[in-house]
Amino acid sequence: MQNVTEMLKGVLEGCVLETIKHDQTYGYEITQRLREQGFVDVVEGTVYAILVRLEKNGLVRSEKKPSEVGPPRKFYDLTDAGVAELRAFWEKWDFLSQTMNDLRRSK
Amino acid sequence: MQNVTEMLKGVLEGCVLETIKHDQTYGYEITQRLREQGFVDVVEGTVYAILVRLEKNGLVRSEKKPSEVGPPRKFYDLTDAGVAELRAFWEKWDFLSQTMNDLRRSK
DNA sequence: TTGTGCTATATAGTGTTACTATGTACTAGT
DNA sequence: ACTAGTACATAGTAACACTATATAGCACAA
Repeated sequence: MQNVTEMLKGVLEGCVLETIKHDQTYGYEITQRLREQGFVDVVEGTVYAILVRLEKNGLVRSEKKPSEVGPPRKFYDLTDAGVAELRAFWEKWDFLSQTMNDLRRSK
Repeated sequence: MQNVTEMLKGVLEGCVLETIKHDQTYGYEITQRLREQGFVDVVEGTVYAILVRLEKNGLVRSEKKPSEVGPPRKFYDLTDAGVAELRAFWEKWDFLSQTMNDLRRSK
């Protein structure tokens, strides 16, 4: 699928939150998972920037743990605010989905 | 529905194309229709900016016609490139929809 | 010991987009 | 004159994903 970049705005952040909700994980792995899911063009730099923003906004908290195969990993969890934000995110997504569907099928 | 602004990026342009595809129309009316559809916060300025961009990129063409209730209207039609772009837009949207759905349901 | 490859985090700078705010102008009714 | 509805236009802003680049740990091979 070519260039969906613009459509990802406001969406990718929610995807990262959803991925963290599944289980405690770290930036590099989040990137891999998103790529497996279908967001094949997502790169580390993009995800790290989102994680910094999420932590700054109090939606996630991090914890550094050593790794046996490379440098230490920063594992992330959702905060209560993060859980609420994720719920709000899916509400917005559902609204958008529904509205787009209506538009497409109208007359 | 509160602030879906970021999610509209890359989406609103497609909505404008779709609206024009339905029938030849002009900026002010496009804005009204989008608001009726559910995009209640969309304002004229946003739509005009998109129309300028679309025309500059050769996706629409315009034609000025007098109005009986105000200043002249600029009516828009899709070009062949615009039709192709709209089709590509819906393909991207379907891909995104599907991928988001998968992500949401994958443990 | 040098090099390559994979793992892992970080960030400065860029381009695209929707939004804000504001201005202009035509018509009709009071 | 004044107001309200219609109609177009654009300079400036904020938010976001992306590009490019840097650093660093580990393992294995040349």
